[in-house]
Amino acid sequence: MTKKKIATLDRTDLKILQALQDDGGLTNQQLAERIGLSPSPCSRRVQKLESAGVIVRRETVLDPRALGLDLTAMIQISMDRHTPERFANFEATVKQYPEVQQCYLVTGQEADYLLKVVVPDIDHYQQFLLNKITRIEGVSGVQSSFIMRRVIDTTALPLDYVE
Amino acid sequence: MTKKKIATLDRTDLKILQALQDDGGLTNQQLAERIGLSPSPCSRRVQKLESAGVIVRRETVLDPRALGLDLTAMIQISMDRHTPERFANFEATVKQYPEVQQCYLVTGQEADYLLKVVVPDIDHYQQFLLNKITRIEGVSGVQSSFIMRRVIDTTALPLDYVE
DNA sequence: TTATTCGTGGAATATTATTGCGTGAAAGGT
DNA sequence: ACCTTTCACGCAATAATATTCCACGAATAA
Repeated sequence: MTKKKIATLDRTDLKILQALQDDGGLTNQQLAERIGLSPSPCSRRVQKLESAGVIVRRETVLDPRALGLDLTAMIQISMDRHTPERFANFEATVKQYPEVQQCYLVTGQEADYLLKVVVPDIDHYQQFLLNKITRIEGVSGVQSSFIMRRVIDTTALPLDYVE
Repeated sequence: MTKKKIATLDRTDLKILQALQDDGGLTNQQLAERIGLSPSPCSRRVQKLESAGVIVRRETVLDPRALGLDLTAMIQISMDRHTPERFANFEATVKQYPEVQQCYLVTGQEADYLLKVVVPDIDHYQQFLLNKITRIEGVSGVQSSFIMRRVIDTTALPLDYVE
């Protein structure tokens, strides 16, 4: 197993990435001006970063409250048996549920999976748990926490460590 | 306390939002074609959704592995005293740390805060915990889980519930 | 020193976004 | 039932933006 290749990034690339993380809605011209480069090489660098896989995708972030989605829960889920089939089935099932924003397989004795789930209210949450999560084969433990305040909520990575 | 106003969205708006959630990199023309509308009203609708606050922002998502950020941890943090000052101080401190992608104040007896933290490796994680988290006044309990696999990782909301 | 490579900026071109305007459908008032 | 108002649409014109082409200069290697 080879280690994932890390693209070579110079200071300009990092400035581009930082700027795009700060504001994903920047036009190429704005970006170029912000990092002190003319538009053409800036555009070329962004394209290179995209095809190199450093830039994975663009996302449009919506306001859950504006859409009446007022409850976000973090769920810890533990499985009874740690077989590949159990895990594969759980993951395939959960992928079908649009309420699930995040599903991570994690270390730790408390839980096997951590989920982040968005629903309109606690009634829908109850239905989601009962009809969808607890019905999945192998789910033995479920513990919920509800988000009261989002102090930090971003997809930005710490670029200070890079290079 | 009034309830947050929910914008009136017709089927076309929802199709736009869904398409933009699926692919935040769509041009207006592509978006228009995809939802069966000509570019001009499509652009106008998107602008309206932005100024109404339904569309909050655009994000550029980077690949942590391409940047050598190979460890992502979910941390449960509990506080010794639940005073507003403790919380305010904790939140203000944590906001200064670029490693923290998410910080939520949550319900539940297990923890007060849930954090998602990105670092290069476990050595840096240890340093982050020791030098930054455990030094914050009032932090009494810290429990870490490390992400082994990202099954689902998106900011997309479930639009099926809307309307 | 000379040759090669590489990224840059400016100009030209291509693509995309936005605005103005006329039209028709639906809703509200009389 | 009629008229009026409102609203969103599409097309066309315009504006803005992105991308490609090309020549230049700096850095590196021979």
